[in-house]
Amino acid sequence: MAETDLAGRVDDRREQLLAAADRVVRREGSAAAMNVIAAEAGITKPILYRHFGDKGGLYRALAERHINDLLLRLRAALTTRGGLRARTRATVDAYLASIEEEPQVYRFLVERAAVEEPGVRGQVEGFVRRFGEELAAGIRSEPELAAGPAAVDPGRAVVWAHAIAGMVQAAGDWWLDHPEVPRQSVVDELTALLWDGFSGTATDASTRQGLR
Amino acid sequence: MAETDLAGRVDDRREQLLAAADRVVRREGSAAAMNVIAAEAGITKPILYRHFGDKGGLYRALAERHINDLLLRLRAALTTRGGLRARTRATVDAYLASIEEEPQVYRFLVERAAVEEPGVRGQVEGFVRRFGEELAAGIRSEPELAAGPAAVDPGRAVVWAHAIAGMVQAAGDWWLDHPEVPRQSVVDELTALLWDGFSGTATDASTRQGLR
DNA sequence: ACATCCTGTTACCGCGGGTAACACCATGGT
DNA sequence: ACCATGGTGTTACCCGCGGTAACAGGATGT
Repeated sequence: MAETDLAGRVDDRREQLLAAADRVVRREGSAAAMNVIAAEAGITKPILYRHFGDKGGLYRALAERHINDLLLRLRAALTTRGGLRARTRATVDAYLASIEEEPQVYRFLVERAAVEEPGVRGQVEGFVRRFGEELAAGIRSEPELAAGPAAVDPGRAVVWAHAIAGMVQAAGDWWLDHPEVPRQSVVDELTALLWDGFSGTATDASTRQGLR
Repeated sequence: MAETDLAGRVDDRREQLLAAADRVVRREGSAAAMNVIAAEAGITKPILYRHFGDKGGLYRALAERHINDLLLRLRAALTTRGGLRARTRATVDAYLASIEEEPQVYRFLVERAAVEEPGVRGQVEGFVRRFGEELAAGIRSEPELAAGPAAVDPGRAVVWAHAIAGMVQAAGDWWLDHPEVPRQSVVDELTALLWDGFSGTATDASTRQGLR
């Protein structure tokens, strides 16, 4: 009981500090200094360091929270009722909607993922990587892809998953700089590409002169 | 004549400094300090700053050179003789081969692209973005996609281009951490995804129960 | 009363980006 | 011969930021 109280208080504190960091990051971008974050929380640096160890720790905690929020939305979209194509479309749309709602947070995630710890290999687990792992799980448990005699190869699943994660991320990143393009159309193009690939367009368009 | 001499000498100097920076970056990663780069070139900091303005300038110049090398290889692959599928495959392979040969350089490009200037919007022109622009030009001038009655929409072309750029980049990034996977198979998977998309697998695998 | 543990502070270190000020040496015009 | 110009090069410094040491209450339990 006392333990839960204590843990509760500590977690409240962490949450409160993270909230301050979040405000600063939204306001000033991912280059926010620990100084400023501490001031925003009404305290000074050492307290931040006591709670999060170092700047990486704070940023990791903050990123973790936002990534989890995002993954929740993506999971929800991945498991909606409907055919695979509809779920694909819903997932892409959920991703783009998320980054549209909070572009600052998205920027933070992407920029942090690249820098984090340039030396540590295999431990980085950046943002897109997490997204990819999630998709891999989704693909593996996808009835329309994982079942049947020509089931998708496990190796294929993981490569595809990370490829798709990067594809959606890059397209979304580009889209944030081109707000004149409606989200719907980006979603449509991406879904079309994921579903039919080039062959859907190429074979429609030109004569089948020795393709494949 | 005197001008060309002068320009030639200045460019030599720049090249020489960039070469030093390149060595350091390959040796120590993208977190290399200006101090160290200057020492590697046998000089001190202010000279670097005179030539490149600030650290961003140096890194941008260095990235520019490597990006150009990479784009040359990609352009070559994009324009080889053969069907669209073969060229798609060649381009993906060229990209993966490049990052396999010099992963340090690749890391530098990716990490720099994300950090560069977090404040400047629309000017960033990161590495993947450049790759995407290149692909967009390739797609637009692609006879099997751009010609015919169902020619690929210009908007579709640009979205696809950046999507594909991100897809290949992310898959390559993942692959660098999984060297046990042969390059061939990554290329195969990516080409398959780009060419047929899910429908190639899904419709083969499971019954067509209400897809599309 | 005292030990403990949390919260909080001020003041500092070290590193790295960036700059000021100055010194040297070639060129070349008058 | 003289000095302006413009490049190369230096030392020495500033400052911002990540990170830490040391110290000062103020609760709480025994």
